[in-house]
Amino acid sequence: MRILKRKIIENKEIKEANLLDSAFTLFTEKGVKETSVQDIVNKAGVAKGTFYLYFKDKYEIQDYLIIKKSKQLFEKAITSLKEKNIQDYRERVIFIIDNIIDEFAKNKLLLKFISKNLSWAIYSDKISNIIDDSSIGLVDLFLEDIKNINIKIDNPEVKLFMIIEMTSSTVYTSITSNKPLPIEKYKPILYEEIKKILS
Amino acid sequence: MRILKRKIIENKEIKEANLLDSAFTLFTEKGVKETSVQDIVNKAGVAKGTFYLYFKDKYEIQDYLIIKKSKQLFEKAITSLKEKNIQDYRERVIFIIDNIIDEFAKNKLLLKFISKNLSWAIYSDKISNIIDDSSIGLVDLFLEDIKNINIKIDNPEVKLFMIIEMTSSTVYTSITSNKPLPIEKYKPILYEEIKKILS
Amino acid sequence: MRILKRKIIENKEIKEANLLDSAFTLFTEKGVKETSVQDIVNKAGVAKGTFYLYFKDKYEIQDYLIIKKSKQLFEKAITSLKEKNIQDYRERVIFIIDNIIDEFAKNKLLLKFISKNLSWAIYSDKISNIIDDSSIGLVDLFLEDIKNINIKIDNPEVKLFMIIEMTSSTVYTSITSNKPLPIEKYKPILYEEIKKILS
Amino acid sequence: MRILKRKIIENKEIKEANLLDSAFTLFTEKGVKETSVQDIVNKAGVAKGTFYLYFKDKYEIQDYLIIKKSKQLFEKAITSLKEKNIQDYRERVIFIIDNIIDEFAKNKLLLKFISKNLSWAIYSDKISNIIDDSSIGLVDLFLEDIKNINIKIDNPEVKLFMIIEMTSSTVYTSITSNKPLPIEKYKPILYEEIKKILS
DNA sequence: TATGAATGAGGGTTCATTCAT
DNA sequence: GATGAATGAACCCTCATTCAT
Repeated sequence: MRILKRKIIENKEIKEANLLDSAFTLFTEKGVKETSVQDIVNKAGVAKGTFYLYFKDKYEIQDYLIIKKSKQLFEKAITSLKEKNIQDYRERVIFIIDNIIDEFAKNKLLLKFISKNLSWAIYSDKISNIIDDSSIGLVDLFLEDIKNINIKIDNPEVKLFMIIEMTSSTVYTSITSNKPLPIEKYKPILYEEIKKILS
Repeated sequence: MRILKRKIIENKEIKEANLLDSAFTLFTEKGVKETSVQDIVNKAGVAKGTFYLYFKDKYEIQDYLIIKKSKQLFEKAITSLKEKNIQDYRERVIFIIDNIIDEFAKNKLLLKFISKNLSWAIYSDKISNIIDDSSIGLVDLFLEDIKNINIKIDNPEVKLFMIIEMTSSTVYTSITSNKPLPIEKYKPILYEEIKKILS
Repeated sequence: MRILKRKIIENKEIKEANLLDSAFTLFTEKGVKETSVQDIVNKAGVAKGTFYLYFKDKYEIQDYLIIKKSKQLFEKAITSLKEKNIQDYRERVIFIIDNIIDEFAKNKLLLKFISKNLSWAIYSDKISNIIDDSSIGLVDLFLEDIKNINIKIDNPEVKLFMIIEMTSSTVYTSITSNKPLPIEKYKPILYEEIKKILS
Repeated sequence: MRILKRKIIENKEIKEANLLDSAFTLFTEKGVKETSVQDIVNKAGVAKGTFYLYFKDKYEIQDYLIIKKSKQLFEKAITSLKEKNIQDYRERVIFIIDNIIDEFAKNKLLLKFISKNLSWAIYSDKISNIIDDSSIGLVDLFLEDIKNINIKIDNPEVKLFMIIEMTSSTVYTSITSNKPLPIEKYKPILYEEIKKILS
């Protein structure tokens, strides 16, 4: 009996994951507005009504996905960071940002889907509700770094927020339209300014 | 005859202005997506078909409005600047930004409508097509300022772009949700960083 | 469960028949062009969107109806033919035509709706797709008749086509405007010519 | 003064001819339904309102054109006939029909525009109202031929009507879709039947 | 749970026609 | 006569959401 229930629960999770995957593929391929609920359920192989058993509407699934994908990006970057042995806290921040920019440069569809909402994803209150989360994010990592050094930085959280906003909006334009500079030329300028902010 | 024609042309301009005003009011009150062409023409007191004599679709009127309103903001700020006698080029940039932020703080609906598209409005190629423009913008003003001083700045255009992006995205969050700080507390920190970038 | 499903399917068929009936009534009463999809769904008592679950557009329902009604006409005539004992293949063709002409004379709205498309309905490739059909049509009946007699006719199919076209276009004018003669006076002349063609 | 008035009248005629030419070109290029009044006036280089000074609506101009073009076809064929010296009245009818079929085969757009309305154009009461006409048509020519020979034909007008209807509907299908036979193979069969009808 | 038929408001757009100029 | 801006009904169609099964 308990096994049957577990199966049902697993089945539910599979269906939900299925819907999320389908939605993500379609959102990045054709855009959120251009993707209908019908498209999503077709791809997922479930009935239209089923969608509404799992999500309130199309935008709930979008929010969920933005947060999930953003988190994955940071997690991957932080994992890479731990393999290196970078001491300087500024270099550590830049390493993570560089890592994520490279990911975006490789996957422009992901960039288009997330970028404009990156900081929202990081700071959203929804994050805890939606995703069962135990991993450390960029913000916590940075604040801990700051605590561990002697240099005093005013308003470290605000500074980090500024860095994230500036980075995500300018990098978006740089990657998608090479303006004001192509990403590889823009990077050194960006990192220079980040260092200034963190000094 | 010529007078009659003039009347017709004036009439057309009045109607166009009417549609733009109505659209702007509705866009800021309920959002672009939630506003239908029907809503706009109802408010403007014209027939639905008339809308399509002036604009291709809802999004053309949106673009037009974003650019127009952005331009007005900068013009007002630049006019104010000219009344003061600020010499330092960094202070001049900050004066303009401060001016615009205050405007946004007073008019949050305008902020919501424009902010996310501010840099697009500034750099859009559409600007010249849509709006008959003879006035100077922030970019030109800044570049001229730079030319007139001896200090050499690397990539001034890129720096300005970074400032605009960082400002508009962080200020948006600050004004609409007081995060990471309320706008009055955030301002000095922001201006400090802008000065660093311009040094 | 199976019974429930059957109910749904029956329900669907009722709704489709409902839409077809409503469309047919409106098409014959006011004409196809003057009938809107809105009119059809109003009469059928379903929502607009429902229409598009069953038909691609107004013209698909029109095609469907023309073929369906034409087929019914021929079927009825052929059924009558079988009750008689007419041996001569020419008389058999004329019997069917006469039968259909009488039907048209009684129902001028049907005539207006179908007549101009009668041969299209007979020869259309769509016939097999749209209507699940096992009954024999005029063409097959005639060709079989021809096979069963010794007299050799050149190009029997072409001759039949000529008869159908000549009949439907002249009968249309005769019934709707009594030109060049009222239908009862025209019939003998027409049948005389048909016999000549078939000899 | 009188000269000025004539100029105005000529101007009107030029404008009307202009509208007719434009409409005919568009009707045959894209079809009547697909041609808007706007299209016609654009091509004619006049204002939309001007159209309604000359024609009640799009369908009046269509009727006018069908009749005009049909008349031209018959006139041309009859002129050709007069250059030959064909004595047999049946051959004379067939000569004219052959002439017109060839014209249609060369100009399929014209065929599509006229064919379905050929007999309407011949017998329409509108003909005298719309077109100032002094020339002889097929009907009159044929009836005169009949009078001049000794052989008695029953209902000659009816027979001619049948020939025209049968010809125009079958030829249309033959030329546009090679069914039931390509036009060159179909012609001899058709002419054989016409001869039978006229005997 | 899961289904998918049904809904119906709303989308953008076209266009014949009118009428003030 | 000539204009063309304005009208607004009608067009077809989409789609998020509901609900009986």
